[in-house]
Amino acid sequence: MPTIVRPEFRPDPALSREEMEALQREVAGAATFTDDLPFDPDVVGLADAQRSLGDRLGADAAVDADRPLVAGVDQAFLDDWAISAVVVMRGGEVVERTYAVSPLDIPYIPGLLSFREGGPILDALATLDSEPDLYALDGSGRVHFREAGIATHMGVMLDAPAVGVAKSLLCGTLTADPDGRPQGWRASIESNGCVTAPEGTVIGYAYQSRQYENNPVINPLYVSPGHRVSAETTVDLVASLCDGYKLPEPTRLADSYADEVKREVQGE
DNA sequence: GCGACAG
DNA sequence: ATCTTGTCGC
Repeated sequence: MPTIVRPEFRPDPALSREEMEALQREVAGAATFTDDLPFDPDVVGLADAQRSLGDRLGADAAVDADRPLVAGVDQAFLDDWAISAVVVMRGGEVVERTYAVSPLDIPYIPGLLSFREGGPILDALATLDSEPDLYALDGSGRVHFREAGIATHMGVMLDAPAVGVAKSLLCGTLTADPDGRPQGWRASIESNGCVTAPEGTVIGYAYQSRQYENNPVINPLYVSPGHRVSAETTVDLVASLCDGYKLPEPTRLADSYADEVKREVQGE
């Protein structure tokens, strides 16, 4: 099971809004937005069996075992309960998946998402056997008013590399219009007046992970560093984790697993 | 005061 | 996030 290296940052719903924001500033202060990965970011993608023959021939057979364990985390909600699912993958294969059902204490407040969902996520991670090398969280990381989105908060608590994958933009300025871009397109997101980072700092990327030739138009993903990873590597990692769908595989599978568990919980 | 706001 | 069927197309 993953070790909580910084338990003092555990989201406490009893804190006042001001105290939550103060804690986020501490979390941001402990975060690292540069590459500090204990693995090769170029080998997180698909398993050998799913790659082209050319790629396989050029690959070192030992590479497979060295691949990082990537954990995708996502949640489904039912009344005041959160169903947090975690799917751990190595290459293109699922290694483990778990979930937890936890009570929700505070409502959703933009900027304070990790205080609503962080505890439930930690509950699910506590049921894990493996120790992921990288976490993909649903939501923002550095693209946050105080540079402490849920990916940063969780990453810092675990002191593990973490990336945030959001479906809409919380704050920051897009350096290009994202509408109708082709698959693979990316553009940086810079900090502006509502983000604590110096104006103009690249705090994330808009990334078009999926696009059809014509309509319907698919919106891009908004990815940002959570902890121990740069904005550039964050997009590269997300790009190699996407496999024909809009979301990274670990996230997509965690998403459907959470829904599956939710249906079971409903029927009881 | 006004606007904007992950899931 | 959630409430929700079928349907058009790669």
